[in-house]
Amino acid sequence: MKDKNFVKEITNIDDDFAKWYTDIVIKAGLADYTDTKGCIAIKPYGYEIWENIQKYIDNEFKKVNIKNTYFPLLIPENLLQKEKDHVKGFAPEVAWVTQGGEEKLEERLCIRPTSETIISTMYSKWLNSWRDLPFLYNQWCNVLRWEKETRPFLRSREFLWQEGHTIHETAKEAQERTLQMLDIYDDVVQNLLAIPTIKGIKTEKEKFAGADSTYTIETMMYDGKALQTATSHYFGQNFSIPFNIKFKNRKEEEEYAYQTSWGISTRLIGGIIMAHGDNRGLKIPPKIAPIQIVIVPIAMHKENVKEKSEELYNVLNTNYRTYLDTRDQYTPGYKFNDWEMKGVPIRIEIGPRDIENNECIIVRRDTNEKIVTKIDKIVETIKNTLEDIHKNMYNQCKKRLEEKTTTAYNLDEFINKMNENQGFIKAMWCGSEECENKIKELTSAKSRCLPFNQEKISDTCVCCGKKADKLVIWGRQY
RNA sequence: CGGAAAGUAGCUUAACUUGGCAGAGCACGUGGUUUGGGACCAUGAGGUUGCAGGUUCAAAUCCUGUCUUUCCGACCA
Repeated sequence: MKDKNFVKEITNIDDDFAKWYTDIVIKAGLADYTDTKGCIAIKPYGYEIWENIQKYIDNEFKKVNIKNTYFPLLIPENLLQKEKDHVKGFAPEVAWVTQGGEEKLEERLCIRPTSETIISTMYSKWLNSWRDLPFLYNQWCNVLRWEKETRPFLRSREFLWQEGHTIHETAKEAQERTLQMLDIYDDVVQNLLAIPTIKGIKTEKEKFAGADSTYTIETMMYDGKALQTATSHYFGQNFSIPFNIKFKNRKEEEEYAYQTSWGISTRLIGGIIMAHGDNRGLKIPPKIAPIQIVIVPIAMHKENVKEKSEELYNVLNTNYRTYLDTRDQYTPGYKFNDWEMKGVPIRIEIGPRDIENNECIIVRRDTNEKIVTKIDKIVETIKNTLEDIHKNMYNQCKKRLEEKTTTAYNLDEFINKMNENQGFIKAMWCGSEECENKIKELTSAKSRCLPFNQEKISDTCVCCGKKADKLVIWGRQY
């Protein structure tokens, strides 16, 4: 009897995590495959999650003076060529427009994989004096990267994101901004998505193409693999020199501006699925859930069930995103399973028995716990329960992160632990790219970051045994 | 881009080996009975078997090509 029916619809999470993931995306109604290879259609239920994330972040940006802008989808080829590392990094996955109507173009146009180049060009046009600085601009848009292998939300060719681009008078100011934006992302991931994070800086090998330094928010998914949820880059003058973004400084000299960029994408939705989901389906963190509370009336035609559930709906919907499921063609049992798969944090059951006692039943998606509640106490109970669900979801992930993070002191130990635990490994690193490459070859794990929270767990590199003073978090990644 | 597998109704699939009217379950429409963990009865609709070509009297079935999806690697957010 148990779970038989779930298995029928969703692959077991421990049998085949990848299949489970795509099952959830489709069956929970987040997105669907389209006739355009590698590109998904995001359905209302999925898009609403994105909108809720967007609303929150956009508001956070505005608090720190970021303005929204919009730049072209198409970028002339010569702009892309200006920063060497950048073009090298992105060239393999850029799509080109070569023809307009019947006419072949003299210069190819690239469909933006990211907008540093076109934005830098405009910045160079707009900047004259130190008095103009800083430029603190963001855009919400789509980008295209010609991925070979694609997965909904995690790696689609076209995806939605925001990309912030700032230029500053001094290196210090730009660096501070890079970290300030990273902190905003950290807050979003922890306090909105209920996923614990590791903040850190990428190694030279892993940093963004063209960046001076790349900072990252790393998270761990159900299967122990890493997902980079956000990045923030400090460019120094790497783009401002080739793109000629210069200004007259306070000493009346020409100086190139100091630049940053930072972004999060719809990949976060993939992160939510993989960080929180279980065999019943999706679990959406309360703060971004399109539906926070679903009310399922039982035996709707009886007595005054319909009226009472409508009353309840009206009370709750003023403060929470609430849905009253009056669908007549489904039994309550069907609806319970349906909403659990869709990950709604709280379900309220209300039927004749409850109404008689002036009660209803609150069911938590995270624990499946049923709480009998007096109807006049409902608002307070809901408030506390939603807060508790967020905390509990966060703690569940935190527990996993801690359990699946181990330490290694030599290469054999590293390999064994990576194969056994499928999680993160904390280990000292000498700083050489050869060691990163070797570890990757042997374990397919990469350096996630040098965490801000550095500890000295030994004096020697886990790979080569030479002197090492950097702690690195390693893991396999999405 | 390398390795593997799969495409038949919205979904899961049968028929393919050995060529001969493409069948079922779920989902869906309609009418009714139901409703506290995936209800039931009746009835109805739904197919260019991924696409293109070839072999054949005849192709879902055999052959060739192609596209797509999934999985494992490499690459990336």
